[in-house]
Amino acid sequence: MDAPDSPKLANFILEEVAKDLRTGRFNYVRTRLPPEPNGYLHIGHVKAFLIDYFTAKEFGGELYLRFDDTNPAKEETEFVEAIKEDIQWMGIQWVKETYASDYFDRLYEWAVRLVKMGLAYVDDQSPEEMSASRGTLHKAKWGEADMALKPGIESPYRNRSVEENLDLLERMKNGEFPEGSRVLRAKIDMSHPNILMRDPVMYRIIRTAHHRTGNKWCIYPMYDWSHGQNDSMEGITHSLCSNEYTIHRPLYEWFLEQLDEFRSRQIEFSRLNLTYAMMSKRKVRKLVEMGIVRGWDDPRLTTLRGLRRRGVTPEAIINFVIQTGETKNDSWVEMAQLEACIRDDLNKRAQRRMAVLHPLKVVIDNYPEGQVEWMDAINNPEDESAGTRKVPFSKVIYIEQDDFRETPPPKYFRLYPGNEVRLRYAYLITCTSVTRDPLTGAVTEVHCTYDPATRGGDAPDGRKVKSTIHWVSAQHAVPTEVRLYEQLFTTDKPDDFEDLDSIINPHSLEVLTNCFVEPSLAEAKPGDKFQFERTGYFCADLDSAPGKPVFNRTVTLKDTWAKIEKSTKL
RNA sequence: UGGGGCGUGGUGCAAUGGCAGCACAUCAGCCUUUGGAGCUGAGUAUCUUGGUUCGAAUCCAGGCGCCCCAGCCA
Repeated sequence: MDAPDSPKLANFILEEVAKDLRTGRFNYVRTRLPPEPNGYLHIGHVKAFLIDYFTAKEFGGELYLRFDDTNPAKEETEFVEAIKEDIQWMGIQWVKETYASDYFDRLYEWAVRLVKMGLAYVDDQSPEEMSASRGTLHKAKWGEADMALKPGIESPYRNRSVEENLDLLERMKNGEFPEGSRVLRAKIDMSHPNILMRDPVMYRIIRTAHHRTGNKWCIYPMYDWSHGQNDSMEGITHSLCSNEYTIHRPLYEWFLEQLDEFRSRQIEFSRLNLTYAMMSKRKVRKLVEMGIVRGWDDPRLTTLRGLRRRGVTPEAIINFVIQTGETKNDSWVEMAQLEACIRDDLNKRAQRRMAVLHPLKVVIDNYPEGQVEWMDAINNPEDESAGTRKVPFSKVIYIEQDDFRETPPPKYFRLYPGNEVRLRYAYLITCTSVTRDPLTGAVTEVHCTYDPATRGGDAPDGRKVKSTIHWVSAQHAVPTEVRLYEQLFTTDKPDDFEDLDSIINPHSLEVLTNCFVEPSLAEAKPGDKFQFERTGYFCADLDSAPGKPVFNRTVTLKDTWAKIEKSTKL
């Protein structure tokens, strides 16, 4: 697999890392990519991963993949494999795969050191008691003492002897106490203005089998007691994370300072917010469980698997991430920007084909019965090396219903009675009459005549036609199913809503079962990407079978006519 | 309001004391055997007030707004 090239990027993280190298704080660069194996990756994670990857790469450094598996109640091996597969698909390469659980023994030793230093203690308070004694964030309410904030209250167990703490911690580890009965806490400052410094929990008792360490452990480290220590143990120089961890940095640094261990540096950046995308793992899970989408790889989802199935390439995603840049600003990137990157990428790589999604039968009255001509068609005007192919033409063809109007609206250039259009790569045809359903009066067939002198689409007399439309020969047409997607949500910020039913776009999936595509598409394999001329980019779905392809619409082409029609109607 | 973070066109990102620029989006035009692609142009921005300076998006001071934190989640 090709690794994405380091693009020419510049951002504040790179500047900080360069500075660290210049000042000698570090003499190499190592970053880590820290997924928690409790769900599938989405495009927001990818942004974070790409930052880790490119930052290391920019300085000739290395990237570790470290699974943050500190909570056995939530994590599973299944997700480990899925995450690795997704990261590999993106082309992100790591030099070493590790797990937070690899360091449980050493981390425990470090905890014992802290206890011996008098900097950690076992607390017997209940979760409720601890919560109540943590103090408050805001100024005390009216009527109460006029103090800046309510400090926390020290635990009655805070001043146990080192010996007692050591004994209790050992017994917590050995499983002598029930889940939730005790924790190990760092002894810092219960009146610290940063609430994370008010004696944070380091270990809690969880009696659940871990996906890697089984039943060996009865205590598991909290994020704050695991992540930074693991960074240090691995010699990670730069621990890049999202802004919400900024407030954790003092604690991150406190632990390493007290332990006098290698000091990794945490740098925060803002995470990606994408309009019309659901980024919350919990809510995506809900969509799957409620059956609103067909699974974690539903093409309407911005999970990596969803995007992949939809037909989006890693390159498009990478370009998108680079385009949107890195800052600490809270920001909302428009979905249109992602779509633009997808079009830009697919325009260069996708071969063109003709496909009729909403078929209308056209009979070319003066074309010889039974005759078939194989027309030359260009595979990709953006890429000469893609070559050409032959497309069969015959007396009866299908065109798009939208490409015919009995009474044309203003500025409509396509087929209508008396008008001449070009059939792409074939002939100029003129509409002469229509056949109707005797009951409904609906047009069932359009009759045309063709000009035999215009084979290939050029008129010898130089006359111009304003429109070129696509078509498929009826006798050669391959029937297919096509799935059209729109935004899954009716709101641009779906994460703000808890009642998912109320924000689902009922038209987010439209299944077309009566489509016809040219014969070269019959054997399309899952993942094959095409541009259906004038319609959009499409990708053969996993559900495709030989001779029976199914296509997902990745993204539409820009539709200028739709815009004109809309504006003239208004 | 205790602590922390962040404020540049509609959106995202640049400009690191010296002509506020790029991409997406929007609008207009050119071109076109995809009403695709491409090309050209237009409109719209430095949160605010004051200060320093020949000169401020940038430095200083005050104000305003938005976001994050009171899990034995990560």
